[in-house]
Amino acid sequence: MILEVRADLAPERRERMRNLIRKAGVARVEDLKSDLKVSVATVRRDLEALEEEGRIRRVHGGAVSMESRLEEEVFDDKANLALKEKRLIAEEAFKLIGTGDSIYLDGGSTVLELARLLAGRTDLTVVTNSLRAAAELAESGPRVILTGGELRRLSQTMVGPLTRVLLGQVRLDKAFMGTMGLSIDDGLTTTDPNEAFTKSLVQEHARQVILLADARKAGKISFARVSDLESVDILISDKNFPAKTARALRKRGLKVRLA
Amino acid sequence: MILEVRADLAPERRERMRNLIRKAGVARVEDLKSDLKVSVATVRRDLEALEEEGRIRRVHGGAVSMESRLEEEVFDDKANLALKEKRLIAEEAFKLIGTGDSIYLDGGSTVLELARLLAGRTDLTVVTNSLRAAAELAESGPRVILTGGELRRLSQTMVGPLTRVLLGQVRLDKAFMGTMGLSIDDGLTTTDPNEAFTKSLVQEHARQVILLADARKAGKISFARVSDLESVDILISDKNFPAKTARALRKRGLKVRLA
DNA sequence: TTGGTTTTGATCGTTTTTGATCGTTTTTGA
DNA sequence: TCAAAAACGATCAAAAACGATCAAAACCAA
Repeated sequence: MILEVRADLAPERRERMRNLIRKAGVARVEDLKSDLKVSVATVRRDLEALEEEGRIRRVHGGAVSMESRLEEEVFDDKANLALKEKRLIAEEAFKLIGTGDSIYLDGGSTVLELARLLAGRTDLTVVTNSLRAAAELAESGPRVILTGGELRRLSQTMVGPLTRVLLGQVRLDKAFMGTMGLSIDDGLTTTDPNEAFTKSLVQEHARQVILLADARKAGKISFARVSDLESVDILISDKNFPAKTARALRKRGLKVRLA
Repeated sequence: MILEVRADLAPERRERMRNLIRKAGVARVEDLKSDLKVSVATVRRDLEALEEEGRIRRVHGGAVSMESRLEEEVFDDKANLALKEKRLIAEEAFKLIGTGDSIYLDGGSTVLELARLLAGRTDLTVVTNSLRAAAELAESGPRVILTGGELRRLSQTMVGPLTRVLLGQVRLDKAFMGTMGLSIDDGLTTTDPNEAFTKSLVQEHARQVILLADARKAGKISFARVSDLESVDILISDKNFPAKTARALRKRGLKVRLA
């Protein structure tokens, strides 16, 4: 029997296996076999060990991770709806960030795309109320400060009056905000009053407020009012944004950029 | 037998070995052999010595560093082997929770097991600084309030002075705490000073402090001091907990339960 | 130098890990 | 519902790693 030179230590290999399963959520035995370059027998033994540790759960054909990830974007249609536009908007927003900036990341899928771009920026301080954004930066990257507050399940954000106290303690150079609705007459609106309260609080604190909103948000009005349009400094949207609305916004002093 | 001129003294070689393992995180015996130009027997003897010093942990085929990953459970499968005990401890702790209680969940894998049991309890309010506990309860279950603060990557918890403000605003019936070390003389200790600060703050605020610690933690002393043993009301551990230590704790007024 | 101690490397029987085989169980799809 | 296919677990043999032991080499003090 010819055994190959062992490439790595058993704990090291299990760690890699663990990460593979955690990142993908699930993994098949055959995939792990070829990824880790070991036999199925070894994969099974490792899976057994990881299950014993409670990190995964074995299922026929492979294993699923027990280490819950905050983000389940895969099944989230809303996030994928205008993904391309959101990426472009995020990239445009990224350009505004300077070295050493202290920035705020709001909840919402567009801002989440921006968070993904920040994984390598160790020079920044990121304040956020979004668990998903935090999860995105949890491995490495900028200094992350979470606002605290009550967890709102739908948006996976921390909201409410408890947030206020912490926000008073930090400096925010730039706040990158999302929104549900953007209307000339009604300003920024969102679904939940607590969420709205937190957003408005942030906008008061930040030196510069940058709104990331794809074109579909234009003209929409949601339930809870966040703020006037005047409290926004820069709006970043995509090419589909209605020109008429853009003009009206510029007239009110907002800078509008269409990525 | 021909031995080469010894290139370096034994302590110097061990120092180099230590650094090699620390830098890579892991190292194979064969690699160390060729790197240090000594026989495998010597490598093994050195590894044995370094393990005795607690700097590394030997595994089949090589060794894993214990230094940069400071005894935390990142690479440490041995610590997580106690999953069964942790589950039992968590179940015991679960019994202490009354209807409508407002409880605090600390970081750490044992407390995380408790969090998993709370998914159905919509009557509770859970305050936590642990992102993993929050993720566990993110789908459904109790009202969740996060403390906020700076994200500590290794433990995935929010720590530091910013936490203080929010803790002052909530009532905590019971705080379920984890720990790295539990010693009669040195009390509760953990690796990170910020983490220790947050823990002690919580313990001051909570009406009742319940410590969840598997037997492994008994007698261990870590870097940063959290509090005296006296600030703990109830300790829940497993059957392997040293009887002598349990007696000493009871003498000091703690209730000790072994699941 | 010399004699004694410590350190090192080689040898060898034992243990651990790994991969292949094979009968059994589970899943899939007609 | 039944049969083929896939996945599984148990078992065994090969290979690598291990620990104990012993002798040679290096070291050290007189």
